[in-house]
Amino acid sequence: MAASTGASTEITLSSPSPQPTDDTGHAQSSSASAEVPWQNRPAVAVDVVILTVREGRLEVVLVKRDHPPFEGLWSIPGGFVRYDESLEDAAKRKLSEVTGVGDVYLEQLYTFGDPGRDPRMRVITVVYYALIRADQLRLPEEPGSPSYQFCWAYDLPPLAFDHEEIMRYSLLRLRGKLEYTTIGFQLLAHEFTMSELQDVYQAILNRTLDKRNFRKKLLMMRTVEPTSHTRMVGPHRPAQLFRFNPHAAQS
Amino acid sequence: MAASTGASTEITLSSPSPQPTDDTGHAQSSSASAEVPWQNRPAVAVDVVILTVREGRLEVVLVKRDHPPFEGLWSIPGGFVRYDESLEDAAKRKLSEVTGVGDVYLEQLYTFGDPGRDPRMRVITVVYYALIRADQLRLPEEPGSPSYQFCWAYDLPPLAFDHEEIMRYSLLRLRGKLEYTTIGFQLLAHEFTMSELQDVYQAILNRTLDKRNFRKKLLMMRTVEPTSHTRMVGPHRPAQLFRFNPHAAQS
DNA sequence: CAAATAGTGTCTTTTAGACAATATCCC
DNA sequence: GGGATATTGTCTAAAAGACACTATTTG
Repeated sequence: MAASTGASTEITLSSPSPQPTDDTGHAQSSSASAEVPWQNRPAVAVDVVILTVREGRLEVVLVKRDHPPFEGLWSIPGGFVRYDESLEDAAKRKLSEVTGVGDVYLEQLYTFGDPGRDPRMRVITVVYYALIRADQLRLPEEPGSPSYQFCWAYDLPPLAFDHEEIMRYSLLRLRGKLEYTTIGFQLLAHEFTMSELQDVYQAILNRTLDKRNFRKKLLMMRTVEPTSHTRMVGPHRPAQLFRFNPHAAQS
Repeated sequence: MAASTGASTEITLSSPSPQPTDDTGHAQSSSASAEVPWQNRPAVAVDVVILTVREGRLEVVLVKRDHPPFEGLWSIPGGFVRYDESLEDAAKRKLSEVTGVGDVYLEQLYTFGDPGRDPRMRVITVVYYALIRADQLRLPEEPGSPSYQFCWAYDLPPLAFDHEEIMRYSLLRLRGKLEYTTIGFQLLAHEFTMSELQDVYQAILNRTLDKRNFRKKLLMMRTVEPTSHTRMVGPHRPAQLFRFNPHAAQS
């Protein structure tokens, strides 16, 4: 409760960098106000909702809690933000710990910070979500490491903390972005068949789509373009391969 | 740099709430990991982008910085989050300080936290934006209080910190939400004329709209419905008053 | 030729957008 | 009647959605 010991800034209430008093009266910009709470600051974490499409289903990586609170429940992987690390870097670090992959689609979702969301202390968590191709993703399985698991995003077990709310919001955002961005291509290789693309969309939206309308729309929007390759997988007609066209008009 | 003085939590590395070690190995959920950085935690702030429509223009409330860094530049109002206060409550508190109004539309926008965005220390700021009717909004003008000012959102002066980026993103989000939500009604009284509504849309989008198509769309979507009232303001035909219909389908 | 998936076209409905004349009020 | 703003309808183009059959390959 006592005043803190300064730390690595040069906050003073007089020159050379006078700070306006805050908190009761009128404050200036957040990045500038004083009465800096050097102790009793909330902790800042990132959580990363790692999503992939496997076997036609949208799945999320969860980690089992092996201690209280919420021991035994599943939760979204996360960790604290280091002092000198950007939020996105913290999310990438966490992502890399869990998946071994660093260079994937990663987007900030929302920041959850209600007091009491963690019963032990105040934790403000900046949630990111990541999209990774299933073939790039392998979860740690060493003994002693936490147990990770894929779960179908549309039938989740009870989750720890406010992580059910986080998942609801993640899926809402992902479905929304699917309609007016090209986010879906993050879950496919460079070349893909129309069926594979449609499977990704169907997995995310959790409903079937009409094959003809789906192809028509993506081709007319110039979002995808055919390559000169085809692919044979099974005793049936081979499939044309397509690639994403990054210069297409977005909706 | 010295350790802080404990504060109001009960974090230990052993029972009764053992924490998993984090940071190098595999972490559990963010809301649970240890190596709690009791000192050197980033500060957490909220900034509030306060928007209104005045005289047909979308305007934002800015505050002038009267000390370094960025002394003399304008900035978005903000302040630190208290330990026991939700992020939204912190934003409401700041909003109330600046405007005297508490019960308005407020939505979380994005969290900005790059190290170095504030040259003095690590500040992670959760940005909210608020929509307030101009007639509800009066800025403090007492001597000694910071100087606040309305600025046209589409012709801003140079801003402090990363606040120009924050403004760009705010306007992008607001324009986006205008199309698929009823957010625009936050800037009008309970009853309003079509011209008033169109003015709000035009101010936010910063372009003119066709009167006939605008009316047609909002009436067909059942977003607005006529009341039995009219309003006379000038030597010309009186205007029908409409109200927002909260049960309309949200395209 | 059977099985399996790939590929294709039409019609209807809805939505978006361009466009100009009349209505109602006060003075 | 003049000035000012409110109100209204048609036509076209684009997009969304329902719907069923043919094509190509292997074994």
